[in-house]
Order: sequence, then structure tokens, then C-alpha cells
Amino acid sequence: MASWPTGRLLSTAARLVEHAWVEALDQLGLTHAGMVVLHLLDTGPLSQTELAHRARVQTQTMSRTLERLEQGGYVVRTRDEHDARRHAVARTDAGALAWARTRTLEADLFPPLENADALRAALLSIIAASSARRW
Amino acid sequence: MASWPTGRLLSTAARLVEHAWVEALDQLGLTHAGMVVLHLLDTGPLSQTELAHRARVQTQTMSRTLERLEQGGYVVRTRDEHDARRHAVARTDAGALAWARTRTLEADLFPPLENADALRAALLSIIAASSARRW
DNA sequence: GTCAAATAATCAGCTAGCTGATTGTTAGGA
DNA sequence: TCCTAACAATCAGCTAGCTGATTATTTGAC
Repeated sequence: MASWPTGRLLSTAARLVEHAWVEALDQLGLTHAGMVVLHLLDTGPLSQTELAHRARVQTQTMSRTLERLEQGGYVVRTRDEHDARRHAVARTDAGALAWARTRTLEADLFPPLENADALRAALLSIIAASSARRW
Repeated sequence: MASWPTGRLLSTAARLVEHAWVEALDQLGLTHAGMVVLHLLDTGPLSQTELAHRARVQTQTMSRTLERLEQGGYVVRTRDEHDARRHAVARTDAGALAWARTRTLEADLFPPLENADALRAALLSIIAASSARRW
């Protein structure tokens, strides 16, 4: 596996790491995609397009994630007064509570590494390079 | 985004990097999951369970990927003579040709990095840590 | 003022992961 | 020998990504 291309190592590592969260999140009725949204709403309500942009995801994908979050009572969507095309997405109390509970989950479950800073730097530069033409 | 947990950076980077392959592979009638299989068959036929194990994927997922590869003519599945539970999966000529064409694709499309070796080392240790209890 | 273009969200439909349950085959112990 | 446990593959059904097409609303040019 040491001969695998770096991109494939990246995909594989990401997928394996996600497994660790699923069990813990499942008990709270959350998914990882949902947790990302609850995090992004930390600073206040956002439109769906803005949420999708910040999560680096399509608006269609975000739409469905929000549908589930709303159904679970973690989020409310209300039509924007000034622009009826927009939905303002806000966390409910239940959403804020769930986020508080999972706050440190991602970091806690990540396997400890020697060169964690170098890894973060590399990932950020990959994201920056790949986001350029897309987001 | 610099404040995101490392695991989330990992997922996001992996997803963004995959976008780059899709277009190129699509023209060859391949998907990334399929390409991984064609690579794993480099050294000869394998059972589906073995393929799933090496790709770090469930056998159900592999089963479906192989179904599509076989349908596209890139792979053949034949029942094992000695153990009728097993399927021996082998590349066809078309499969070998497709693999030859995409051989360097993953590496070529990966954004150039300063500390690529450190990244690979970190990813390999993450995979090792996460694989331990699962594969 | 009207009509075309842009924008926000959604619908339809695809692949790739996953879990849980099922079918067919093999191997091993009573 | 038979019957149960293990194993290989698949079926059914879920979420999360994606593309392409559609609907409703707003904006802007004429």
C-alpha cells in the first residue's frame, strides 16, 4: 500500500477515520454532514447556498442534509423577508445542545500523530488548490 | 477553516481531490472505485473478499463495483473450481488496457506539494491506526 | 413596464460507502 | 453421517456526494 498514489491514500484515510464518528453520532441522532452544519451555524443563521459554499458541497446535497436536520428538530428554515428565494437556516435549542455535546468529538477520536501540524498544513493547501476552480 | 478539526479537513480534501479524476475517468467509462480494482488485479486474479479487504471496503460494496466492471467488459468473474463459494476475478484485455491508460492519472492530477512525503507518512499511519480494529 | 437573465432551492437519478439479512457452499464435530 | 458453524457472495435499504433539469423569485436592461 506504500506504493499507492497519494490521492488514494487520502480517500482511504478519510473514509476510515469517518467510521470512528459514526457510532458516537448515531446515538445522538446525528450524522457527520449534520454536525458540520451545526458547527457552521455557530455564528448565526445562514442561507442554504452560503452553508453549501462553506461546507464545500453542492446546494442540492445541502438541501437534503437540512431536510433531515429539520425533521430531527435540530434546525429551522424560514423564508427570508426581503428575498423570498432565500431560506434562513437557524439552529434550534436542540441543535445547539447536540452541537455542544459533539463539540470535541471529531478531535477526540482522531488518532494521535507525530506530525499533525504538517498534515494540517498539507491538507489546507490541497483544499486551497482544489477549491480554486470550484468554489 | 483553519479551525476545523483535522478529520474534517481530511474528508474535505479527499472529496475535492476526487473531482479531478472523475472527468478523465468518465471518458474511459471507468470510476475511481473501478480503477482501484484494476490496479489490485495487477498481480493476477483474486477473490472478491480479498479484493474488498485490500481496498479497505465491505464485500457488499466490492460486489457492486465488480458487477459494473464486468458489465463494462473490464473484468470477468468465474466460479472457483475447488471452492464453489468463491469467485475468481480477473482483468480482461480491455481491463488491462484501461488500467494502462489511467496508470499515472491519480499521481498526475494530484496538486504538487512541498511536504508530500510527510503527508504520505501521516496518511499511512492514520490508515494503519484505523485499520487495526476493522481490517 | 416588460421580459430575459441570474439566483435560491428542489426534484430526479446516478455511484460509492455503510449495516443487516439472506442464500449457497464448505468444513468439522458429535 | 449429519448437522451446525463458518465463509463467500448477494439482496435490500440507508446517507452523502455528484450532475442535470425544474420552479419560483429577483434583478436589470431595454
